[in-house]
Amino acid sequence: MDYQGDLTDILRATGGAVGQSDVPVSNWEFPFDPSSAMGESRGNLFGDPFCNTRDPLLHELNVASGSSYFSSQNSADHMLSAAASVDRDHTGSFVGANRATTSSSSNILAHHKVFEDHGMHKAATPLPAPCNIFSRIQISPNNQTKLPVSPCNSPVIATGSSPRGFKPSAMVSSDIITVNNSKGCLMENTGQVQISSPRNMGIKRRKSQAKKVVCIPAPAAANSRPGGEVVPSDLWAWRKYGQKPIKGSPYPRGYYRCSSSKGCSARKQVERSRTDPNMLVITYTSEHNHPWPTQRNALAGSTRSQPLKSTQVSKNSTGSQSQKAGNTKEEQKESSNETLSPTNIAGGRSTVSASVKEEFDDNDKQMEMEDTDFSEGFSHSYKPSMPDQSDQDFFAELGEIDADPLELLFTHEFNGDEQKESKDLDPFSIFDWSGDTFGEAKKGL
DNA sequence: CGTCTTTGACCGGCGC
DNA sequence: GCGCCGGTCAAAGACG
Repeated sequence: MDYQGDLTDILRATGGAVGQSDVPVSNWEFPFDPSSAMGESRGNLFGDPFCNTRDPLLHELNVASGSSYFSSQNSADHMLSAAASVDRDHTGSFVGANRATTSSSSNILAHHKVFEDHGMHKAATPLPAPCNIFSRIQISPNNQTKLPVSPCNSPVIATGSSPRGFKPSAMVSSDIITVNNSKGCLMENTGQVQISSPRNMGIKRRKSQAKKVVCIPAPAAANSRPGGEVVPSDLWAWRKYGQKPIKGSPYPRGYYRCSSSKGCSARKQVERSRTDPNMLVITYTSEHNHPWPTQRNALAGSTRSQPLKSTQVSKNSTGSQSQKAGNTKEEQKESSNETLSPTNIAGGRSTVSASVKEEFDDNDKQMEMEDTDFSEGFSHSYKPSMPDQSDQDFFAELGEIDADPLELLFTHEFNGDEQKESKDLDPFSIFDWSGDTFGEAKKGL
């Protein structure tokens, strides 16, 4: 398919992604609880089913989860500004605002400068101090709000809920987050995110489903990679089960489901923003009903990306099918991994802006989630492995897992000057996570 | 052997 | 009722 080619190109393309999106957000709540741990606060704040899971991606973005980061004061005004710098700083980004305390935060802070270069700053609206540094987001409960995001590509995460009775598409559209990068580009999330509905489940399923939309710039690093292959991977294993061209968009949408656990219903859709190819829009649906895999993934295919990379060239010249497969695979991998992995976020030469939106078809559900009734669903299941702990603990774990992906990233990035030349295309070898780096880190576990 | 990607077909929702 | 569209299934082939 041609689409693949597009995606691939995009991924490879460097770019600071910038995008603009007009995302109406409704019912945004940012009960900020500085005292609460990052993960916890997230959950509480947004009732984000994913928070508990501590999805790597979310973390990054997040990260803010804390996001919360969106400063509460702003929310009061119906405007939220949040700066989340994904890159190495993602954690740090929140510092100004409501940074959750994390052990890693200190590390991160050191890297702020990264963002400074990004000129962010084309934000149309005045932002709170914290925001100044990173991304800026404006969220208005009503619709049509624009969220200026730091050009830096800092990830911005926003979660919202939509009123009951909204159709998925409607909901989405109503809850829109606009992000624009420093370049002033707006990424439109016109994209209507629709909740995937299994054939059997139909609407019923939709109702209780929560979805999270994440917009991140396509990792520049990935783009810069020579082969465009190495991609950082997140802790979850995703298996692609479909790809469809989307009307109105030149880019196909990929459908992934969690393969870390057989019974896991977590799914995600990855597509490029039709308005800004540099932006990836990832929609998460359902929750993981299992803890993070301690091992990156026992799945055989999880490690394929590496081999493919090396072999891709040869394949391209040879088999049509192989070639096709190779390209797509690469692309797929990248898209999926990029979206989730912190590394990816950091990837864009350092920064990535992302916006995350969580939506509920059913207010009740939302309330349920917000009330911390996590007894159901994966939130609960996660607890054992991801006990509520301070961010520290969390990071500690991450540290083990990722070896501090951030650290790696940072290290690479900042130390990368030297490597830069040699690794022109892959400034951060980190993208090889799927391979050794990641595995090694994991072994520590 | 197990898992992954690819891809055409199928199904259900929605608008006209 | 029909057609469009999006989401998912499942077979085939590939990879480690």
